[in-house]
Amino acid sequence: MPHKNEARPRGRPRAFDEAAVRQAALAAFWTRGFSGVSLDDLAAATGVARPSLAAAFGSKRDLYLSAVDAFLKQFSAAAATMLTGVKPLAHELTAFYDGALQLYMSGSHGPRGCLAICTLPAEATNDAAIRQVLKAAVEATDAALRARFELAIKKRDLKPTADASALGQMASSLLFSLAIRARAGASKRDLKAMIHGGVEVLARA
Amino acid sequence: MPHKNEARPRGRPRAFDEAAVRQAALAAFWTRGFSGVSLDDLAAATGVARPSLAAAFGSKRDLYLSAVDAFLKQFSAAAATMLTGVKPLAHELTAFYDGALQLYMSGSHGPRGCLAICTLPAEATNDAAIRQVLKAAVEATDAALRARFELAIKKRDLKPTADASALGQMASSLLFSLAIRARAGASKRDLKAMIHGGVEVLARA
DNA sequence: TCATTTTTATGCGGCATCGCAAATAATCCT
DNA sequence: AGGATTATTTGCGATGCCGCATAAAAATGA
Repeated sequence: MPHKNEARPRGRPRAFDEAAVRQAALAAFWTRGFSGVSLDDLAAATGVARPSLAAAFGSKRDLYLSAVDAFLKQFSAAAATMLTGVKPLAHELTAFYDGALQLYMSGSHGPRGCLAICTLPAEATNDAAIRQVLKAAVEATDAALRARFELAIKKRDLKPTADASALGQMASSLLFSLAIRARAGASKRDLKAMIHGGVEVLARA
Repeated sequence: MPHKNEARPRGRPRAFDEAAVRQAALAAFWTRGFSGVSLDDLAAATGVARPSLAAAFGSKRDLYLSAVDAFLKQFSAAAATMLTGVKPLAHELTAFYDGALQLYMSGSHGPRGCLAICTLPAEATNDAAIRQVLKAAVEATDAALRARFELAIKKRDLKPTADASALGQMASSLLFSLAIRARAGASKRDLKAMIHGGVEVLARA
C-alpha cells in the first residue's frame, strides 16, 4: 500500500467518539449543572469508564468547559445565520428568539433553558476560568446583537440617534431572560408573547 | 407568680439565633450555590452542628429554600420603596437598578449577583419546588415593574399605547442580566452605563 | 430536689466520590 | 512474529458526605 490516507496515532485506538462523548456530557451538565454531576454520572451517561474520561478530557471541570465551549460555538453559529440583515430587523430578531426558544424548550425531561446562562453563574464565584467563560459569552452575545442594531441604524430602520450598544445589551438581556424563564417552567405561549412584546420595544427604539 | 410574660417553650433553649443562622447559610449558598455547599460546610459557616441544623431547618434543601425566601422578601421590600411613583419613571428605575447593583456587587470574596437568579436555575430542572420558587420570583418581579409602568401610563409619562406588560418583562430582564453580569465580573462602571442605556430604552417607549 | 422536655455534642456506619495504580487488550512498527 | 505504544478495565484506598443513635447539658414543673 503506497500511503496511508491519514496519520493514525501509534497505540490502541479510541473506542469512543470524542465529540459524541462530549455531547453526552453536555446533556448531563445541562440538566443537572456542574456541581450536580459526578464523574460516575458522566461515566454512566457517556458509557466511558472514569479513567478513560480523565485521560481524554482531564478533570470534570475541563470536560465541563469543553462542553460549554461546544455549546456556545453551536449557538453562535446558528445565531449568525439569523442576524444577516437580509430581512427586516423585527423579523430577524423574532426568528432569532424563536430559534433560541426552541433550543431552550428542548429536552426529554422538561425544558432546560441555556446551558451557559443557567449553569455557569452558580459556579462563577468559585472558579475564575468559569467566570471568564461566562463573561466572554455575555459579551459575545452583546456584540452580535449590537452589530445587528448598528446595521439597522445604517439602513435607516432605526433612528440615527438610537444607541446600538444599549439596544444590544437589552436584546441580550431578553435572551438570557428567556433562558431562565424556560427553565423555570414558563409556557411556550407566554414566552412567545414575551418575544413579541420585547421585539416591539427593541425594534421601535 | 400570676403569669409569665411570655410562653417559654418547655426544654432547653436554642443556643443560636435562627435568623442569624439563616443569614449565614444564605451567604454560603450565595457564593457556592446549592449543590456546591455540603451540610458540613453549613455547619462550619453557621457554627451550628449538623444535627441541630437538621432539627431546626430540616434538610439542606429546606434550609436553602428558607434562605432564598428570606432573600426575596428583603429584596422585594427594598424594591417597593423605590417604585412608589413619587418621582419620575426614569429616576425611580435608575434608583431601583442602582440599589440592586449595590447588592449584586457586594461580597467580601467578589461580586455575587443575585442569589435567586444565579443559583436557582442550576437546580430548577431537578427539583419541582425550586423550579416553582424561581418561577414565582420572576413573576413577582414582572408584576412589580409592570405596575410601575402602568402607573407611568396613567400619569402620562408614557404613551397610552405603551405595553406595560412587555415593558415590565423587559425591565425584569434587565435586572436579571445585571445579576448575571455582576457575577461574571463585569465592572461597576460598565453596569452603570448599561443601567443608563437600559432606562433610556424603557422610559422612552 | 428530681423527673421531664428539648437542645446540643459526639461519634459511628454506610455510601458516594475521586485519584491512582496494575493488569489486560488492541494497534502500529520493524 | 514480537516489541512498543496507547486505551481500556478493574479495583483499591483515602476522603467527603450524610443519616442516625446515643449521651450530655440546660431549661421547666412539681
